[in-house]
Amino acid sequence: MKKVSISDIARKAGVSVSTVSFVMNDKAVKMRISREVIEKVEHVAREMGYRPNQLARGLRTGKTKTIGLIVENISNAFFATLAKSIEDEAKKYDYKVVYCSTDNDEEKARELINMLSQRQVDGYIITPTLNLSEDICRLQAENKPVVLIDRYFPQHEEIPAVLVDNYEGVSRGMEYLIDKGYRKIALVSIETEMAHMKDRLRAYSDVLGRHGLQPDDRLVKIVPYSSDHEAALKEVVQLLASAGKDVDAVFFLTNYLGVLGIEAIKKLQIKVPGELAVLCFDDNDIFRLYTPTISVIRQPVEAIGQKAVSTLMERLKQPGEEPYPPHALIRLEADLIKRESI
Amino acid sequence: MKKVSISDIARKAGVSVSTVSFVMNDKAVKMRISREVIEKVEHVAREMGYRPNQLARGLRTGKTKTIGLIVENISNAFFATLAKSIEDEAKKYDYKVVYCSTDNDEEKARELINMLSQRQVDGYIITPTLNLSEDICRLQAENKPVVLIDRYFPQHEEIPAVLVDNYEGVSRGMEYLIDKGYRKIALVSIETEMAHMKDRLRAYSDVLGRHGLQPDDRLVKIVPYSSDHEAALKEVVQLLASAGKDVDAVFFLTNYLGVLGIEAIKKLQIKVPGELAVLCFDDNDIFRLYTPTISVIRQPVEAIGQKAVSTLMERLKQPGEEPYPPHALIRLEADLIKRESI
DNA sequence: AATTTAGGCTAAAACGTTTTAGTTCTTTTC
DNA sequence: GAAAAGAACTAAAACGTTTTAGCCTAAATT
Repeated sequence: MKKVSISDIARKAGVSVSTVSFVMNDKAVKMRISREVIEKVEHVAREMGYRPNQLARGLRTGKTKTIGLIVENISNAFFATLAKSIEDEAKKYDYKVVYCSTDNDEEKARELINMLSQRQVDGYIITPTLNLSEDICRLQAENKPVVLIDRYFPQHEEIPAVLVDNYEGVSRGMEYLIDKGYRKIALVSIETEMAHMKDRLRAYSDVLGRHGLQPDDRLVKIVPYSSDHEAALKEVVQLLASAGKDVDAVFFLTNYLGVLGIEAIKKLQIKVPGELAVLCFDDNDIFRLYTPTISVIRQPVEAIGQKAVSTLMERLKQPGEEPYPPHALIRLEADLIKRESI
Repeated sequence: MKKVSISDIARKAGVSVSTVSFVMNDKAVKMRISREVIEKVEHVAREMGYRPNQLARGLRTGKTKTIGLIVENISNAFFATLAKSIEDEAKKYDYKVVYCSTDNDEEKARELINMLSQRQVDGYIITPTLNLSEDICRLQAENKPVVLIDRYFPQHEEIPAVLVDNYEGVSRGMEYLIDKGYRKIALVSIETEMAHMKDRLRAYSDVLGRHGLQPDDRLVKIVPYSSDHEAALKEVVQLLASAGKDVDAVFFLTNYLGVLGIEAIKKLQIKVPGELAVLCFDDNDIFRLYTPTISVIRQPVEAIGQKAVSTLMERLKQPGEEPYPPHALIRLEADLIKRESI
């Protein structure tokens, strides 16, 4: 059984292809198609189960009503939630989302952009990797709007980005730890050159400094990105081995690192918060349910997704070469969720 | 800056559109295009940054090299992992994946199928909702292959499905609990008419029966699908309130329910496994890290994804109306992961 | 009565590819 | 020396839409 096309309907209804098209696109009235013909066509179309071919439509109109979403890894809770919120929000504008994961690989990211561009998506929401700014600028030059999420390029203020206020979030967490009397605060971050993580790191140092505390290199662990689970775990275990003595608190800078941290703490049988206070950037079911429950700086994931979509939609509506607003960076506030771990 | 098309290249290289097409599709040799022209065209194409328009290509060839993936909810860990494994596997065959979530809503699922069909995906991998079999059969009739995952339609053996052996998995879990001496085993499931959950329930009863134990209705809690977090939690709390007396073990039939269960156990301060043994169908970071660690029946998520893709690819290769193999149901074995909770 | 306007439709081009069937030379073959 | 074969390309149709420009008839206006 073959798909039915607009001309099948035209033939069966005894009208022209154009007429059918007008009816299907609610332009029948404007095009002065008579009531009878409209009804006839609608009836035949329903009867034959007609569904317009979006490829053809997209080819003709240049619009696919699709946005390309590139995240780091769709199987990560943070990105999965973000993706869902973007999918839901896009639906409200009658847009479909095509997702893919970069696995934080620059080359793969480039390939994905290519692939989405070949598929003629109307716009992009991208969690960028390093060195992707050129490719992204090229998209903008082709008049395909892009909104970055979670990360951004500080040297490219013209590329809009929606993200949590990383500096402010970590600052708030640090202030809280210090306020509670902790002084030997360890930090676990992930190796990356990207600005959002640098902002988090900078906040850590700045707050320490502001309180007259010296950042101590031995308290800062940067886990290599490519290390496997076991290796990464080992690093964290090593850092926390002296908990209670040289370390009295630890701040994990991502969701993934926090989970790793819990594993290490469990392994070392560290008492939390007795021997070690724990704080993590990014929430996760596990932090809510672990014993003790883990305090977190929570990103407004849904809000990020929504804002990213609405920003993109605005750009998509812009008829021609309207000038982009210069203040393209949107930072949303993070919440400090106080739980038992500190 | 406009996109460059095949005819831009043709013009610039001083050849015909067909020649360019042949070169771009590696048919140049077969079509006896001279070495010089091939090089010329390739050079111009590279220089102009040509990227074939997949809409046009798809329209012409009828193949989009895209598969549509419909899951229940992409933000759920199980589906997110499954989606990632499908994406990765599809990539090996040079196929792209378009995902969407049904939220377990029949109507939404239908809409999604429609949308994917309009976008001319070549095949589908679907986590079906209830009453979707007709729509799926329609796809098959249109010669669009479908593979179900996680769930299936028992009355439609002709629709291929890849899923864990639910009956066997739950049986294995139950045997383990009974073997360990537990007799008052509670069950928490989610309300649904779908066969995969019925299989799990049936295994529970059958194993009890096989050991001369009477299934006790008061020990079985079926959480309504639509209930919110709080309401669902309340239900589980109520069931487990008598832990240590009327209940000595509990088997959660899904990932989500297990997480809910942990929350209830935490709230009630039940000692696990002292007062209550706990087992869950489906693994999750949380089960590995909670104290005590929770034993699970683990689904082979990656294998399901891979098998689903390879099954689909086989159908996609089939030239015409080859008869479908009748044994379309593929059940993969689940593992019992023994941890501290039992 | 001649022109305009309106009503109700349709023809055909265009979007960017792929692919079939040629076309035009040149070289072999008998 | 005519026919066949080969080499190197190209023209044009087709995929399924949307949309512009028009056609034809009937009614309204001058």
